[in-house]
Amino acid sequence: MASVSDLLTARLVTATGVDPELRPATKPQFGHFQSNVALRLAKQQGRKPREVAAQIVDELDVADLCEPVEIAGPGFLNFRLRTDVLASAVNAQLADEHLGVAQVDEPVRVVIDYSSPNVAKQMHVGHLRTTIIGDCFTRVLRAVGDEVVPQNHIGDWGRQFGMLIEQIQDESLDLDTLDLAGAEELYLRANAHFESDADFAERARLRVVALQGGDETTRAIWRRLIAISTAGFNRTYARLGVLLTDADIAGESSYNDMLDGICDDLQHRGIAVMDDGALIARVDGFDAPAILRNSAGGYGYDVTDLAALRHRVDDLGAGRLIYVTDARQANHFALLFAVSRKAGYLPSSVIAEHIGYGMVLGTDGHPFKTREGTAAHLDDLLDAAEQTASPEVALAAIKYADLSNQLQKDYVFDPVRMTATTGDTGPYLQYAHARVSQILRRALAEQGQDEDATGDWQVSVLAELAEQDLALSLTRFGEAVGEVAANLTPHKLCMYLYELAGKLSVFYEQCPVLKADGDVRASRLALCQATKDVLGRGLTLLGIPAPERM
RNA sequence: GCGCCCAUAGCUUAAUGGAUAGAGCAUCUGACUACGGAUCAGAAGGUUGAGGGUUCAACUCCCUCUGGGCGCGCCA
Repeated sequence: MASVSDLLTARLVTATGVDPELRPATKPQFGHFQSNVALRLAKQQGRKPREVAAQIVDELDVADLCEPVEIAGPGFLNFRLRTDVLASAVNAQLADEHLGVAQVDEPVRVVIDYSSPNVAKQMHVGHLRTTIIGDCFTRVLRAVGDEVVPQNHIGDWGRQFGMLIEQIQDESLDLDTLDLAGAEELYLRANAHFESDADFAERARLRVVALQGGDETTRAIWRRLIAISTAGFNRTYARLGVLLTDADIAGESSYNDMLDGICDDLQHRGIAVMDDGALIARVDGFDAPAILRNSAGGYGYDVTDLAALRHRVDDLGAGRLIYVTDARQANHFALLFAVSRKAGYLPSSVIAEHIGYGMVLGTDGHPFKTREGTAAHLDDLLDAAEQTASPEVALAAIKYADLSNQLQKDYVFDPVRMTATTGDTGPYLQYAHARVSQILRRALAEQGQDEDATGDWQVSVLAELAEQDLALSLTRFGEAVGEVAANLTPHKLCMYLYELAGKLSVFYEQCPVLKADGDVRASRLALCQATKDVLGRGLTLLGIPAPERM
């Protein structure tokens, strides 16, 4: 469905011939929308801005949408929607399964790389943001009609498996009794053993060779370690309420067979060259090269990521690639994309974006660590938040805190602040949703209907300013979601929902719903229904549960 | 040394080159015995790190600094 601002924009384009850059009004007295198009045109045409504005108003036909257009200040055009237009916009939104979120004309297949924990280690604080943010992107892009393929690039390959497997053999460990926490302890023992026992270290090295060579006994143990680990990851995913499943797992090991081919290809085409015994690829503008194969003949993450990229473009058919990792890897991904462009692996038709987020800090302002100085387990963070709130509320608190500011900034993991029920927090939004749900529940009960039903009320009266503000805010949901889909900025959706919840509170305060009669009552119930739907959908897009009662 | 990110009210933060830089927390004042007070209204709090420049218009773009964080060839 076309939004009112789309309609208005179209009319302005007709009148002016250029994009009017219609924006929400910055202040209530400026109406609902504003445009500075007259200022820009005046500059180009060497005329007075207000004169240009007056001409635009003359040529503009929007009487069916707006109150008379006002020219203000240096030449701004201010638009105020007619209340009947606002009312039908909300009604259309209520009837729309997408709640006013515009669907893309041509769906893009988007591959999103996120979460990526390491086998035989529990998920820790370093996986919190990538998992939450990536999952939000998956939800939002699906909401606008794109086809999302999540890719969980788990760390299931590397030298650590040599010592892990040797340690299992040494201890005659029964893998049936091992869980992920146990595997992590095993890892610590294996590491200590590796450091202190040269003989063990040598056996571990041989075991790596056996693993790479495809030795069946070794591979079998390796697969068991992966299975144990993914079971552990899935428990954490369930707790976090993220969408990732085993079907999304594409670990580092899955690209092994491609690595030789990529090295040969790039070397033959002169994109990669031997340097000090290593195979490297240099790209203009980068000081350091990508190292495809080290001087010992081993493969590193540069070439693994190249392989993953090719797979995503060629096999998965991606039109857009999104990598969600911490900001420190910005350089790595810039280089990866540059090499891929140069090699032709990444055609210009495919968008590639690295979304780098800031660090999670402790309340001391330093990177979040346990007392022992190790990375805190994700489950411990969840436990900490659940000490001050129920699981659903704690989850809202954590996710909202993570998503509500600019992603590249660091933020402090402070359970007390996050779980606050007042102010700009996840729990406050849940509360607003629960409160408006209660009104609808009672209205349905009074009508003798099942409380899970959806009322068929229509917005017909918007006499009060609080009603108009709420209605206007509701109609902006689509653009808020669209902006997140385009720019990958979840905090815009957070801001929008917080503003909507604020409008609801004012409405709730000033406009009795259940005590009203006739059309006014039905109209207010329709506003409540739309607000509940939008808040609920918006929270869902953030990955936050929206309970009807708290 | 080179490169990237950050700096806005006491604290946490928003702002697509546009009107008086917008919120929340904390502080102060007030409202309604409440369709859920997890509320609402109001006050106070800013030379947007500093200095130049571009522009009709700069928190936003460019340059130079300062302070903080993070990266810089065979780990990921």
